[in-house]
Amino acid sequence: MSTPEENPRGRRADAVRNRQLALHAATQLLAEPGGTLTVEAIAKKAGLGAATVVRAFGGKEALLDAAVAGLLAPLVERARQLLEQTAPEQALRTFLAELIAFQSAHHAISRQLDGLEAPATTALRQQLAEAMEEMIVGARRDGAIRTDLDTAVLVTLVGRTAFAIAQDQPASEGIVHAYLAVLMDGLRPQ
Amino acid sequence: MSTPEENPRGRRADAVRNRQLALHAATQLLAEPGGTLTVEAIAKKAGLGAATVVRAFGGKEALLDAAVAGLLAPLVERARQLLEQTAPEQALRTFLAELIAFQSAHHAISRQLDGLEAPATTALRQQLAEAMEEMIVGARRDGAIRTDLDTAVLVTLVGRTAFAIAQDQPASEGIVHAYLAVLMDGLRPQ
DNA sequence: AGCTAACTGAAATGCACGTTCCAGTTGATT
DNA sequence: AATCAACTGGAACGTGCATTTCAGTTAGCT
Repeated sequence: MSTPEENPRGRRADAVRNRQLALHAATQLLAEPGGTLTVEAIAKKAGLGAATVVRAFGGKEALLDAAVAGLLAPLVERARQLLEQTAPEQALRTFLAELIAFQSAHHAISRQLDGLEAPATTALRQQLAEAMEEMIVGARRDGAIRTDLDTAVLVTLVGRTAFAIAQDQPASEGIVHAYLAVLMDGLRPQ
Repeated sequence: MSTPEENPRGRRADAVRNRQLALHAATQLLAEPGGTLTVEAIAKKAGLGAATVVRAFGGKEALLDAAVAGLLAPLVERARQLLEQTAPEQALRTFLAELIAFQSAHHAISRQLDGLEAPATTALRQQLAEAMEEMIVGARRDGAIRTDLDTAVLVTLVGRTAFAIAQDQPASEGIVHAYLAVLMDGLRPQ
């Protein structure tokens, strides 16, 4: 449906189907808190042999990269949508809440992305950072955000702390609300 | 010098010495960014065999627990000192800056503490949380902190975000300064 | 000094993985 | 229907790790 290299040419139909089964299984496991993200677990969930799962992507890393990228892409889309439809400050607040909810639901992601060679994921994270930077720049233009702190630093700050809040399992409404309140108030011109 | 169970009785002198060598080596490795925290690496650094290192503590987990606890204890001490000597709000701000510097210097700790059964460390983290709660409660009493958010939630919020900022490697002065500015301003009554 | 239980560390063991092999199966093409 | 390259998955393999074994060493006691 969306990934571009789904059927690179001359691939047999069963191979394509199995590739998607593996991807789907990996994606599901990313959402499970105690999920064992081993190749074997993924294969079992997909109803395939471990070898097939590995081969479909050329390695475990590539599979996880694809799975995470599949999850991240809609998030980037959403950020851009908010940028178009909403005032920057409100967009930032809304997006942060959704970002935390997302990370909280897929908290296995962070652990996996630690030392991973993941081109697709890295690119998407870059895009996410850029969207957040746009929000911050826009909000600052509206006078909603303090000007005594560097934009790039603020992007890092917001990204990292939002991530940290999502580590709370499950991210309770209380902590998310408190975070957004403290952060947004702290970001305002004093 | 400080750990209570250094020489539990009837232990041979070389065993006691080796135990401390292992602990010291593990502590050093905790501060190295790319440090391989394997038993073998610790043993090599200590100039011992791997078996000796493991046996001295009854397992790798216990060794890491002891090493991390040794690092955390002075931090708890410092928090209490600040509570006695400084006004709560200032104590909180100072302590957070030091906490971030500490975590940044020993960022291997977090990774190790993930799924670790670590009684000593857990107890110290609890004490750290209690000290921070005292700071927050005190600052609130002084009218320096908003009252519309639950104290326990604020402790979690502050702890998690401080931790997140320390993940920046190396934690630049810029981000630490921005974090403290945004956080402390956000915490103030609006 | 001599004795012995405590201690040591190189090597063996066990375990959890990801990856690769290969004999068998299956989709596609004629 | 026949052919065969693509594909499959159970089993073998390689790696990186913590832990245990055991023959040798040493601290501490007499």
